[in-house]
Amino acid sequence: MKQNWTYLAQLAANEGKEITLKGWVQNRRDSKGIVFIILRDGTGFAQCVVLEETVGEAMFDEAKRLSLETSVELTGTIRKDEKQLGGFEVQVSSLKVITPAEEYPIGKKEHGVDFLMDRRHLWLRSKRQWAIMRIRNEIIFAIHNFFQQNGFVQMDAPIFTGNACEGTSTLFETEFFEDTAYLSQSGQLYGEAMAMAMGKIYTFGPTFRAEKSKTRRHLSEFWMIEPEMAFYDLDMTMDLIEEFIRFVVTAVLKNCKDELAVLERDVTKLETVIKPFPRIAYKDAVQMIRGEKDVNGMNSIKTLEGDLAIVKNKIEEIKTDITSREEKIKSGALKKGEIAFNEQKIQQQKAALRELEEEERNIPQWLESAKNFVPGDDFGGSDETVLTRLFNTPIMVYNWPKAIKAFYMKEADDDKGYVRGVDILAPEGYGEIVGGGQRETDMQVLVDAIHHHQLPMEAFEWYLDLRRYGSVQHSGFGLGLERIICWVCKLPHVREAIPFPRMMGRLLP
RNA sequence: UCCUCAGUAGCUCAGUUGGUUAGAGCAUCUGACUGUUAAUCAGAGGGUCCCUGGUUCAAGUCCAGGCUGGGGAGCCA
Repeated sequence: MKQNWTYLAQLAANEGKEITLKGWVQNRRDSKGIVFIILRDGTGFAQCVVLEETVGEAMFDEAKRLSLETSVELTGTIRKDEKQLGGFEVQVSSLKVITPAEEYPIGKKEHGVDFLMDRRHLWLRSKRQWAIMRIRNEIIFAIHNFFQQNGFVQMDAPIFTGNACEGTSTLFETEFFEDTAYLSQSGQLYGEAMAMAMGKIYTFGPTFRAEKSKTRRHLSEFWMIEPEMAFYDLDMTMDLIEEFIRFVVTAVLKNCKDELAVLERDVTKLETVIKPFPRIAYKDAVQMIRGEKDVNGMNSIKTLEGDLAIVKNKIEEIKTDITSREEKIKSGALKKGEIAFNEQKIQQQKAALRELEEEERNIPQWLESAKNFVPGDDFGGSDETVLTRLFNTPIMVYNWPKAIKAFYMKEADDDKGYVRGVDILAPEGYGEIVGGGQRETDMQVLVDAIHHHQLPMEAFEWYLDLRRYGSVQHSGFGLGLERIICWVCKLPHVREAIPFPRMMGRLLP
């Protein structure tokens, strides 16, 4: 392939040289005789400086009138400049418009979620989305790397499935010739079959859930990775999960420094993954949530009460700040610029206030829910937050009550009524990112479980074959890709973790 | 399904107890400025106040119903 231009990612390697770049005008500022173009080409961003005395009047006028998102080709010399994101800027010697852009709908100021979601195809061009999508790519690559390096075989599970494996309420129904088919909500059972053929496998594919959930953690279509390992027990699986998460996060920390900087992610929070992940039995976790058991001198109830006090203080501080700014504006002693500055601050403070007030309403409910947690119940979103608040690494909660977990989970030999499942909970309120465990191997126990869960036996005949022909101990886990992206990037909502989110009321673009 | 908040200019938002011609910043256009980082400064244009009905001399503002969206619960990765 003959390529006659350079990518912005290669600026450092070409310092001092004259190169040609192709890209889009992300932003433009001008002053007399000088125009600054922020060029984006997908690999990075760079400020390109156009001087009238260098390029001449005609080309300068064209540069001055460039509309946002116009595609351009320009030639210039690379110069070091510590102030820039990549550390370099380009002194432009000539510039050519490829195609001018109409007035670009996404402005430089803040926008509402609905407006941006309607323009997701353009929103993806913005710096923040660029950073997220690059980190998504890095995570996907790291996941494949990890499994490939460890002898796993990638497999694709079917997306059309003929049976609803864990109840029909959360499945999308569709036509499959004369039959009804459901869109896959998990490839696990197929993964188990493949593990009996290949030893260690992992699936990597889309998953569909028809839950009518409207929260920051849910998508109708998301990507899931489901490894399955023959001969593994729960402890080996927990070792593997820990190593896996450490590998993925470390890869992002190493290869996505610019992206994390764009997101203003506090990387020290991610660096803690090098520490061992605490492994907590469900029974102990319940005591921690209820405040009956301290963790490293921290008590869940007291910590939460402390958090509430902090939130209340912050609310008061912000209210005082807003009032004093409003009074300053009313007093008439400020210049126009100062008024604009204060009004902008007030808007920011009000947005912060809305979030804090939401927390102020939530925390007392979390406290109630934590104090009154009934042993045997599944964790709610707030219980996960309460528990993970006591740690600064991901934690693993294992041995869950049998009643709340899927039929294929293996009961613990030394802990009747509890199954060898594990949930990995991410810190900073992100909750469950991985769920897995050891599978039941005994034919009869499995048949009884299928009856007990009132599932259609005929749909599981093929699955029971896996126990008929050389059944072995095996385990696996499932990882929600967008959830881990969310945590690594510290996103407020999963919808930013996938290029084109599909969720209730959102099918376009 | 339930709880809760919101819908005003292209965008983000103000709009006091119901009261004259509905405002600001950004964006757009015109002009100024040779180092800007969401540049700044001066000026101009830009409105179906989500929809329907009601109360009233008078509704962006109050009431009822609906639509759309945000956040949360349940459910889940």
